Amino acid sequence: MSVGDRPGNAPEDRREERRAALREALLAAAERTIAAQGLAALRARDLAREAGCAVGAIYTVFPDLDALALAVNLRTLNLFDAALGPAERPDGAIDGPAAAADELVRLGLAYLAFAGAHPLRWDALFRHRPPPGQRAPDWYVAEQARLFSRIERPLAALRPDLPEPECRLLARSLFSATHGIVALGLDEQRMALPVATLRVQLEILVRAMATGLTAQVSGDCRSGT
Amino acid sequence: MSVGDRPGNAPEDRREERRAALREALLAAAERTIAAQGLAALRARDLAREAGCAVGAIYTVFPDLDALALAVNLRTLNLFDAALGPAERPDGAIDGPAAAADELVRLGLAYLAFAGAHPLRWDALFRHRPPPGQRAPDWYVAEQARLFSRIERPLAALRPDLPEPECRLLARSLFSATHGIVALGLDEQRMALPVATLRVQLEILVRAMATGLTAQVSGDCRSGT
DNA sequence: CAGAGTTATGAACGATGTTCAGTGCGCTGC
DNA sequence: GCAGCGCACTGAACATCGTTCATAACTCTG
Repeated sequence: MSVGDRPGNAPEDRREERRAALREALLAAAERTIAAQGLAALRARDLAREAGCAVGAIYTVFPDLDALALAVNLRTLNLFDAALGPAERPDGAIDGPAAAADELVRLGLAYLAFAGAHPLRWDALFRHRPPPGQRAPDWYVAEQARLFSRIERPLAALRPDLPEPECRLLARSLFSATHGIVALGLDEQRMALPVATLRVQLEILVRAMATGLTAQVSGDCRSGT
Repeated sequence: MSVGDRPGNAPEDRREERRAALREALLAAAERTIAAQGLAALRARDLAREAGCAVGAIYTVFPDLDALALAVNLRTLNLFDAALGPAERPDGAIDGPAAAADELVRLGLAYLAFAGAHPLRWDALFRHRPPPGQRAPDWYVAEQARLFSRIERPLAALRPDLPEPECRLLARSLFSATHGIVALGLDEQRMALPVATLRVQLEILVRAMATGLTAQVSGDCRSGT
């Protein structure tokens, strides 16, 4: 149990190791807290007690509690990404508009299922606001973009006529619409719908959007501003 | 300028008058603060200073700051209701599916316009959470229901086959989807789309939903579960 | 093993919402 | 008109936050 029993472990490595262990302990404690009591329950003193360190130690591995919440949110995003299954379907590309619509519905239902299974964690994803003037880190928006690309693939199959920028934009809007249905539908203070009811609503509307979008392909959209 | 110059003014009336004046001053100050700096800037001490009273006086007319925020939110809802124009169109009922879709698009664009014109006020509507375990007041959900009924009318015209409960439910989900597009689209931390771009996206998707919903009227929805 | 350098500690600071004993004011009865 | 009473307002005080920093404890070097 001596300090330097492993050869090649420079002192600075061991320091980094301790830092990483503390970081992990804090992250785990924060994750438990958010999952069990929500983002608002994330308090420095409780966190330090749970992680077995002093309050000041938190600020040696995270600039502030916002960064810690952001780190938890990244884990939530990864969790959701895993819940969606492998990015590429084994059978390759999506063959037709019907399959594309089915895939969009599948993604929407998976989103709803995840939000229903981890309500507080998922709530933290959108409730958390960085301090004013501060931008979200690059790795965070990159992770977001990775998830959006899951929508872009079936959408491109649904609307092969769309140029790529428009497709990316529409994919994001499609996500936003789905998010709205899930977020307000699960919101206890606003709609508080049962998940089963919400599933039906979500499928109805996502399928309606898919159908309606294919109908617009013939360029009959008379709303050209 | 004597105290009791108006006959019939009982002392308890004057007390109530003073309370109402204080309430109004606080509400106005809170409204200014939220409109200019957002819900997070609502602080008891600043509020008292702006309204010209002591901090403790706030708690003689509002149970807590949450109630004050809720009162501001009610005003915002009323403001939005007014921005939507008269509830009943002068020409009476909506005649066909095309007019119904147009009305849904109009409502969605009005929602976006309002959110864009009063971003912080509108943000406060959804960011504000009552303390856990506390339900939203009845007058608040009633005001919400009044707004939802604006969607139910064109939706009923679009889908006359739907029973009233399903129509109410679908109207709420339609609102949720629209809200998602607007909320995430305007969110500086997530999408931060220009309002003009967002207008196009919103119209595309609302029209798609309207088209898709009419297509589902023939009962070909193969996802009956 | 002594000393230098680094890291963790937790009391302290400033800001927050909320409370409450004290104060001042207005109304009431003479 | 005035004494006395009761209520409402005051603002200092309290509890609880996030965050900081002087100090203690510890680790590695020579």
